[in-house]
Amino acid sequence: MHRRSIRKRSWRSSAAAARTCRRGWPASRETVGVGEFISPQPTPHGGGCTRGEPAPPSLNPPPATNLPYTRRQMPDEIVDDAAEAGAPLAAPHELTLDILRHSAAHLMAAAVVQLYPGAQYDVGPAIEDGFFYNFRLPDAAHFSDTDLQRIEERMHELAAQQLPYEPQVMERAAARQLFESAGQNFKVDIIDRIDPAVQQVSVYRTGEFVDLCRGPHVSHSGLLRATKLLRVAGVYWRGDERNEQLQRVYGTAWFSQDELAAYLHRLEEAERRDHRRIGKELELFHFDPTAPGMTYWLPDGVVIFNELLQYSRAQHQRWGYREISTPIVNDSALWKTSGHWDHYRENMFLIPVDEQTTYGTKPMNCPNAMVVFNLRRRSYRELPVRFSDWGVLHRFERSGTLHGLLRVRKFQQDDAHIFVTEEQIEEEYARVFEICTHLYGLFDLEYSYRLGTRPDHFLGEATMWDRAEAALLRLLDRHAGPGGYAVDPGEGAFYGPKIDILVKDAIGRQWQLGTIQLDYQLPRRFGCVYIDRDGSEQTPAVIHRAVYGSLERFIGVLIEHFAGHLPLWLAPVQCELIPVQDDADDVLHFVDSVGERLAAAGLRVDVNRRSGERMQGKVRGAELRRVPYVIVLGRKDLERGDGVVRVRDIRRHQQEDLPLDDLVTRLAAEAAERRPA
RNA sequence: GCCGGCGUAGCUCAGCGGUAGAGCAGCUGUUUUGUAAACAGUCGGUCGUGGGUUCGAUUCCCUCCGCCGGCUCCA
Repeated sequence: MHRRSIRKRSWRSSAAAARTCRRGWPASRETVGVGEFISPQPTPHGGGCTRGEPAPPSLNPPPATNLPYTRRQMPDEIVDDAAEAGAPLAAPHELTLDILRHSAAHLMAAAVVQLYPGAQYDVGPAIEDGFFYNFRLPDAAHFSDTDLQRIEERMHELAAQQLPYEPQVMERAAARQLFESAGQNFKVDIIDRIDPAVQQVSVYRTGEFVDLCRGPHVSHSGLLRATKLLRVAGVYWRGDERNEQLQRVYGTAWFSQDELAAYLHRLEEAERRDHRRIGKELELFHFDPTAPGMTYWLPDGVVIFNELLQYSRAQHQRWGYREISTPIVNDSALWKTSGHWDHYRENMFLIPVDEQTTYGTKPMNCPNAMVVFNLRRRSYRELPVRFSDWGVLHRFERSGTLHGLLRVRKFQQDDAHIFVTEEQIEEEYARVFEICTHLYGLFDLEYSYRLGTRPDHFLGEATMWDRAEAALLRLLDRHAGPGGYAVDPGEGAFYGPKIDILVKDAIGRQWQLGTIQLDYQLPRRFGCVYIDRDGSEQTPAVIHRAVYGSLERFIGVLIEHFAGHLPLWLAPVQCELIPVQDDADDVLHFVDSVGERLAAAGLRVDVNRRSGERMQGKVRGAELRRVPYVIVLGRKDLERGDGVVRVRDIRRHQQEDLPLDDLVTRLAAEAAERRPA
């Protein structure tokens, strides 16, 4: 259900981490990434696969990104890349934003070292929309926002000096000595981690600042004229919580001030789509300090929630699922059987009942599905058995991780557990993919698949995993196309590999929605069996799957995707009627009668009879409330008596005159067909 | 949980060592309006919580709670 980042490479930002490169290529060519140094043919170009394109090491130019402003003709003065390991690189032909940003990271480190003598710098790659650098400050000091301003000012000064970026190839040992004598322990550590076969490394000098780096870079700092530092964060060294925390500074860099301004403007626009903001404005949901991460669904939000729920329920019934509803709390005995007690307890809300008994609030539905399956003997004839369960789940997520509807502690999944024979796995997966295609197709959502494979700590035998992973890869190749998905090594569930469906929020953060997981362990732990054709007992496999994922997260994503302008079938109020004369009984009657016509067609209608507010004000209010259709009716319409109304389509910014009958038919059809906005 | 930031009226925010202000919303009145804001008046806050410093704290310091951005985590 949750966003996962990549272990062991977590020096990247979460945004970068989420952009897992296809087939497991590292997602960034960082200054000093160990993996890159051992590459016999380092990428000749700063772009690498930072943006997530497939980018195996190669001398070919990497593919262009889809951002039109990513590339620029490279100025002549851009120097050739220094070659590590003595291998000359092809000269980059263009100055990319990645090169620019990586160079900005160097400049920032240079500024920090000047301003904070004794600061150590660790790694500082270009990332999507910017760059960062990690530091350790003397006396374990921390950066605050005012430090950011100082650093940024110094960067501007250094940029004005047009300091050259000078590459230098060094013997590895010499480089080690250089950094050791400078007290740059991180760099020494990085050199020590480089493949022993590599004998030469390159460094770049910018003024007095020197960094271990394979380049390439801008020719001089004067090109860094549009940079801005954004925020500071504490990050664990090498991404491991057990390590010390370093200070990371994030910044952004662009070719021009105009582009920088456009980027900042884009961030502001995204903020307007933020589901937390819209949810508050439209009174869809609420989070109370007494229940962090646990949604209060307000009346209009419940409409959205229930529409999604009802539709999915009805569809799942058609698709052969039987719905069950199971307890929200179970005795710890259940969680011990399932393995949650050992593997997930710290994420559960526990309820002590008496001295001997503790209940656990369910973080997942699966164990109870096992209980239901086991209620009687099962025959191979009835497989696949599909149990859907919309139960309320609670997970004790760490306080710093909550995020509106997108990361909550109480939620409902469109969950189901499918008991299958080994032979049925592929076909059943294909069916689930069809469901995904259908449900996501309703919203014009852009989504991607990701396969998580066997983690370090796993249950069962490796051969079984290999077989399961191979099957899932086949399915993904068929369903998403070869390469049309990402592979995240080691990111499977501990009981089986999984396929996740990922969608981005307003500012590009990636979230996991749906998940399709293959599980051999849980049915075994619960002793689930079916009687096979030959009379023998067999253990079924179980497919855990949720398509929306959680209703909460899905709605959060939808709100951002549509900026609050939901498809008609989900809109809490679908049509608002505004009387021009709100003190005239005959007009009000007329408006009411039109409202009844629409309501009779199954539409959610509001008649705005508030007196004291002018018609124009009501139109504005309806617009702000994202009511999809607004109809203003007055005495003229009543007296004309031709049944023609003028309807305002909020989402398309259009107005149209048409007969009421036609309007009713049209809106009812739009809602019934669940067309996206 | 960790790092940084924030918490002032229902909402969005200003203010600041001398016990608070705007716009919108709400309410009342006038207006009856033809497609994104009529006008006037008025109500409304023990400045998140607890403690400390001070003659005096919304303001400075600390604790806790919550929120925001990262990190970590995330079956």
